[in-house]
Amino acid sequence: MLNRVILIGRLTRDPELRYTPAGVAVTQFTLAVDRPFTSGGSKEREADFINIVTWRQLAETCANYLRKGRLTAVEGRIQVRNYDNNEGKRVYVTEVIADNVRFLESSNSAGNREDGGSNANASYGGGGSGNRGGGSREQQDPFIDDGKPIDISDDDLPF
Amino acid sequence: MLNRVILIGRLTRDPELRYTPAGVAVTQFTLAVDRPFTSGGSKEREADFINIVTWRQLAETCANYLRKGRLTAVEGRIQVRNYDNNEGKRVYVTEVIADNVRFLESSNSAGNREDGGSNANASYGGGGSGNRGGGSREQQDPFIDDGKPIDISDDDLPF
Amino acid sequence: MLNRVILIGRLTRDPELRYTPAGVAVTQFTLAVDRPFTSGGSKEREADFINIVTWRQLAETCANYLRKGRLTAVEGRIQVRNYDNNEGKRVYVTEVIADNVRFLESSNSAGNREDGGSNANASYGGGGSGNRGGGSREQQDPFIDDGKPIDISDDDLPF
Amino acid sequence: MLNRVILIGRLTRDPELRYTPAGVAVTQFTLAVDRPFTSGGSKEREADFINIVTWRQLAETCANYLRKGRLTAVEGRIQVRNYDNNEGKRVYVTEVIADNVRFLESSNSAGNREDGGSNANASYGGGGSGNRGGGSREQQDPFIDDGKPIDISDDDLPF
DNA sequence: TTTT
DNA sequence: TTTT
Repeated sequence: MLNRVILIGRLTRDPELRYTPAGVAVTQFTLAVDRPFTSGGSKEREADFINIVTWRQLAETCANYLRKGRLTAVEGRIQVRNYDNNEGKRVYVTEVIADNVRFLESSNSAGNREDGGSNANASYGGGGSGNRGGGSREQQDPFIDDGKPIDISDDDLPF
Repeated sequence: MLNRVILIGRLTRDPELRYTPAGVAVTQFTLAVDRPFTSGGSKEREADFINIVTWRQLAETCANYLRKGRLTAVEGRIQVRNYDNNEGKRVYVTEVIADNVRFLESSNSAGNREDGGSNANASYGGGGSGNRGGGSREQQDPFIDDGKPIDISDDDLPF
Repeated sequence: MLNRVILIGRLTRDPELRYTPAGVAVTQFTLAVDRPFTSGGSKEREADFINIVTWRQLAETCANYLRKGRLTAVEGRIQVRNYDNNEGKRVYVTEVIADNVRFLESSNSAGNREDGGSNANASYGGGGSGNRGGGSREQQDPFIDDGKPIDISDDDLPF
Repeated sequence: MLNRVILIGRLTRDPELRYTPAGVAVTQFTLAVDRPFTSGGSKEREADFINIVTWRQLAETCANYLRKGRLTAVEGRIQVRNYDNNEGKRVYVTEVIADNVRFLESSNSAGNREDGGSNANASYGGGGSGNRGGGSREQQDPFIDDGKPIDISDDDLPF
């Protein structure tokens, strides 16, 4: 009924842009989000690594402007999908389907640390089922990149 | 750096309360959250099933007052933990660690539909690592309920 | 750059639907949101009275289904506008422009307390610059409703 | 019942730190948050100027590290308070009481644009009823800073 | 498999 | 394994 997520973190690697057979752009990346505490007596602050999926125009903007290490804000919804793996076991995948992404560091920043948080608007890319593997209940793992376009029919895209 | 989730949905079953060896209360339940669209030509609206973890005082309040089917609002943060399963394969688990839970239907509601959204405050239970299986990086699956108290040391609790 | 609000509270009165001269529907209501604490030694829990504005299709759905007292979830953005009052003094008005409203109590609920949180979807009404005031406790209405259509040109509508 | 705000914007001026008669630190600042659209045919993107209030430890951290122009993320709740002005008219003030502030640009950034989004943690300052006004565009300050400590009794502090 |  |  209501499902809203807001994250600020850094990309663990460059985003990956792919296209569905129907030609719809999908970009995925992982955000490292530091936890608000240090646990277990360890000095090092831990992070959660959260998978983000964007669709369509927003996917292409993210692929163009985001890079590994960039500080980024993401707004979206949690999606849980599942698929049966090659051993016939059901696997659950949780992702954040982003509909708003804010670039908190501009292109010449992050890497060489020369800029301070300019901002490229990437809003309004629409939601998406986030599954690049088929129907929504039982799917292939979209994260296995086999080089082929991901197999998803237009019917699976919720927009 | 910032990690905030707000959900409204219904419990798929009664919450489960357990205790760590150190005596810390942990309650878990799953929220069914309807998606904002119908996909794939199917008429039936789909839902995401999202695992929620609460700790301490909030855990006990949830165990006392929440029941299967109840409409509930949850505020918290996304946490991703992993553990190696019995085949030595790394499994990733994503949960929402709740720090605020709102009961949108009171006790005599939901089941027999007699009330209108009264509200029991369950705020401020503190966060938690959400792992009931050991250290934070490599853990046992906390969702396997073996009847034994979950093995987590006090050091793993971030509060 | 990012502006997100999520509220759960009860309507202080029935929503008011009006139309701009260009025929765009605008609905306004006030949400009473209990504070998470009791202050000043007083036993009574205080509330914040927050003005909500909805536009277009969402405005009409809200006008049709929301009523005084209903428990409601609102998602939107904070907007601050200003105008000069009749004494030539600048007045600031803060509102939440909602783009998603969830009815947490169905029609036969709330008033007579007979139901438990059924849910009418009212998502996707778009944002808007909005106006008029609110109906909270001892609040004077900065935009007195004089029966005339509200004066806002199409240029003021951000969509 | 639930009241959550997340904002990303830039400070319109340096934050102002003051103390209640009881010695509690309060810091206020205004965040300029760009709207997600351009309205009225105007090319210039508009912004909302939103007053932020922080208390206690968080207030002091904000006063120490935030400066005019800095890109900042704020998490908190909307609070509406009112007072009678010198003409005996009731005035309503809406503020965001922050409980989490993230510095998205480090000290040597923003002004001279040399850094990229380092991050000083300022979490956990608690809520508060707050007061004073803001520093937005043409805004008169409802709580003129007369150099005297602000008059708020301990009873008004909700913690 | 992880970012600063 | 799922709720209404």
